[in-house]
Amino acid sequence: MNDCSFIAKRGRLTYIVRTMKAAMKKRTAPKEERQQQLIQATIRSVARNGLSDTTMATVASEAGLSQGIINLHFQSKERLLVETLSYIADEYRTAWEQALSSAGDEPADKLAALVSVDFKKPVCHPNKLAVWFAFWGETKSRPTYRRICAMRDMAYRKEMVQVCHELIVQGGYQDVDAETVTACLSAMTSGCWLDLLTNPRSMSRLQAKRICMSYLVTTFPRHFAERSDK
Amino acid sequence: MNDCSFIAKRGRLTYIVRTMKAAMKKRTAPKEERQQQLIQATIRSVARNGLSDTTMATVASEAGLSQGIINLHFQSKERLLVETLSYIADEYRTAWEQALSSAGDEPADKLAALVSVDFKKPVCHPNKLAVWFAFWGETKSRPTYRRICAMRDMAYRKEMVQVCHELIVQGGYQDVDAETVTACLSAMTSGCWLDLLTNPRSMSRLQAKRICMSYLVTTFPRHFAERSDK
Amino acid sequence: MNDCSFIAKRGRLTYIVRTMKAAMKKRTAPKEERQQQLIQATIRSVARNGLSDTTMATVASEAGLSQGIINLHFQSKERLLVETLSYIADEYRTAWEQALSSAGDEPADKLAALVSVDFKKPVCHPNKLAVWFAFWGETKSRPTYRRICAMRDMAYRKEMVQVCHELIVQGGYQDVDAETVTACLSAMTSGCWLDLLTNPRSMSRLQAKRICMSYLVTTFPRHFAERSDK
Amino acid sequence: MNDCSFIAKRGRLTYIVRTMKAAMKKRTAPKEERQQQLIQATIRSVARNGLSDTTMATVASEAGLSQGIINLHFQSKERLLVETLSYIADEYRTAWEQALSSAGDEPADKLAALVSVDFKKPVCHPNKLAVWFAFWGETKSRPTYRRICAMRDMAYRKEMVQVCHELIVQGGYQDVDAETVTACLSAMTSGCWLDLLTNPRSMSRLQAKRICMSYLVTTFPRHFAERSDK
DNA sequence: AATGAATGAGGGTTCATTCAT
DNA sequence: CATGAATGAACCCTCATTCAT
Repeated sequence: MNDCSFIAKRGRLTYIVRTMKAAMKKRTAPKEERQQQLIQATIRSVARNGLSDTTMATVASEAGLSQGIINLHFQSKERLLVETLSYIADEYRTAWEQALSSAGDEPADKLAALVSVDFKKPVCHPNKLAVWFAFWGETKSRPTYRRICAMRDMAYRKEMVQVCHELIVQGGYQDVDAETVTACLSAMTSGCWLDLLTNPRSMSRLQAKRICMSYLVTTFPRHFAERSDK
Repeated sequence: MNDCSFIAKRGRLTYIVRTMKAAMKKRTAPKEERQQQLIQATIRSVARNGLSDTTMATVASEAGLSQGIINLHFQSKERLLVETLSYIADEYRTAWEQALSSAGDEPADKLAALVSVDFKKPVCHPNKLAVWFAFWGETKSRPTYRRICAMRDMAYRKEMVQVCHELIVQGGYQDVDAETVTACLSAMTSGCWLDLLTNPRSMSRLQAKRICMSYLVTTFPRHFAERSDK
Repeated sequence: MNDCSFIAKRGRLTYIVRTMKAAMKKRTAPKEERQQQLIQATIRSVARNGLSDTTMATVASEAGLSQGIINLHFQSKERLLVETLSYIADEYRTAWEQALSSAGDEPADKLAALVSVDFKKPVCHPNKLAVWFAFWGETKSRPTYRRICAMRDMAYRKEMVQVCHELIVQGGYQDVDAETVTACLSAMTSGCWLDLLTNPRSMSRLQAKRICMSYLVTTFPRHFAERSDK
Repeated sequence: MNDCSFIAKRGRLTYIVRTMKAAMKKRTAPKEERQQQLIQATIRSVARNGLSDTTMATVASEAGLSQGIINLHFQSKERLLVETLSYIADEYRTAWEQALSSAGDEPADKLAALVSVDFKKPVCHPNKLAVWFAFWGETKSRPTYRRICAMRDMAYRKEMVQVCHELIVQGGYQDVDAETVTACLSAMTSGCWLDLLTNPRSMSRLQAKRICMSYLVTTFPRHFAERSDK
């Protein structure tokens, strides 16, 4: 009986100790966790300082870790940056794939979902936008960056063309071209992102979405006319 | 006495020599010309190497001049960059102002001219796009850059809103909103620029313009329907 | 009660497992053996990478062990290096002492044995030469290294002077000075080592020995004339 | 008259000013001069701190110049080191070539000159020896160093073989082999250098030379017997 | 006893800026 | 005006050492 109480107490103690340790910041962490932590710190640093003022030191300090840690986990600064870009590209892809799969079967709903996800939080966080543009800015001189960006783009567009095509067939929009709509829409998206980045005062995520939706309204009037919501 | 005459002669000689040297290099407004030369070199360097790999050395060598020259004319690297950004912003503004003034009085023509100029050479040269994105990439952490970009944008949009408004009134497009169209159109422009930058293979200036024009066709059908040209 | 027996069993099991693991790696004197292992790894690493590119990591990996192991056994890198130098100095001494003791009583034989051992495998292995020269190279700035080297030298020379003296007396080489011969001979030895190190292609251990023996032939003709062998 | 005194004063002043400037260490110097200065500083630093503790900082401070100067003139530390090794190799070669050319035509004199120069100041300065051994110590892992050392060696030996051959022919030393003598002699030289490096207390340049000369006495008795001098 | 993640001082190198020429 | 040698702060990276496990 007292054994039980002891165990109970012991369990409680263990719990407390574990909590304390966690609070003291684990000195050692699973490899992948540390890498994630550093990628997140990189995103914050790029957003805060810009890519050209992001140094090993700013990232490490943003992560609350020591100088050498990045080379320990990523070998070089360049690899950290590539990994960071890859991370947000993956995140982006995952986001619209999920949005798509939970949008139902109606092509119009799918299209709306695709546009929607571009202006929702995880993907459209100011920091993420800053990172995208930071890398786009170096794209011309860094084939590696370009490749990653291009891949993200291609997958996204391919899907959107598909969805547009379905919608065109279904809705009988004979004189609308799926490729063109996709080009317009994805250009508008990144254009709006630029606005969100440079004029955060006069542009909000909601407004940005409305702008893109307005395009859908004019293009597919019978499917988007009344829905100004969401 | 003869001493004096000698000195006079000597001063004269020095002057002549100096003048000849100057003539061999340039003739007028040396100061501003040099600055222009350096700004052009900066544009090329940013396009070639990226902003973070653009150093005083890369710019100087791109200009075929010596190390210290930039500090001599711009005091600091930061100022050179700001001047460069200002330069392409001014160039951009001048370009659409000219386009507008030679477009005639028809609002539709003016709008077409505005879109057109965004995808014509001086403004839409690959190097210029690279520079724009390079600076946009640093925008979040550099208020100065943001301010310059924002001003360029505002003037352009103000004008476009005006033109759209005229067109709406003239064409009786009651359910079209000038602000929204402007937002769509200018977002599409920068979005297409991004494509030109990152996928130069699969996107051309001509295509980009067509994409934007397609938007005008759907939005103002009675004014842009038949003109797929130019 | 059964709890206790379980714990006992468990303790026993742990012990067995641990013992088995130990047995799979080593059996006795773990401490000294580990140190030896690390010293051997150091020798290989210095030979392969040079002293200035020998790091705790190269040594540990050469030993097939983990990072922290060296500090565990040697406290510091400096101590590892000193122990390594001491080790090859000891090995050297042991080698010629053994050679001497198995050479018989004839001074000429002893002298030949001393020369011989300098060019035989354990002592004259390429790796060992590399290590000697690596440390000699740092000798001027590291009194500790110098001291160890000097001691090795002194003992060796003292013995050789002794042997030479015997030979001079025995052979009646009145105009030969034991000290000088020793100086010549030991200089030639290290000089030949240098050649073995830097021109391994054009110099072999056998040649090196012949060169040194040729000196003995000219110096002590009546004792070394006919023996070109071994 | 007062003019004269003025001129005198002025001359004096000029002199003082020039001296002061020189004392303030010329900010700018001919390229080759700076490189020489840095090579000399490297030699001192390697001698003082050893090769593995010679850093850009120790060299720069030894030269009384700033951190960045070495990369300005040598691009990298590695190149500075190679250049330094090349320098002392060249110096060595020049030294014995000069010694040879001022030694007259007698082979014995030439041989004596060759041995002599190895133990005279510019070449046999403690710092130079330290540098030689520092590089020899890294020879096994650095092909570049090895190549430079090997070339120095080859030229020297080739010459010595030649001289020995002349002497053998001239003196009728039929049973002496030029190659062997050269091998012995040059081994003894570097062996003595090692002694000078590690036991500066018990070995002097003069003694070292005597040791080598003693070898010549035994090998070429009819030419070197009486000359213990120089 | 052994591991290997983490640290942080210090290494080589770059580069904006200064300044004598 | 223009040059380019020189500076030195700050960068990225390495590595001896520590320490929780």
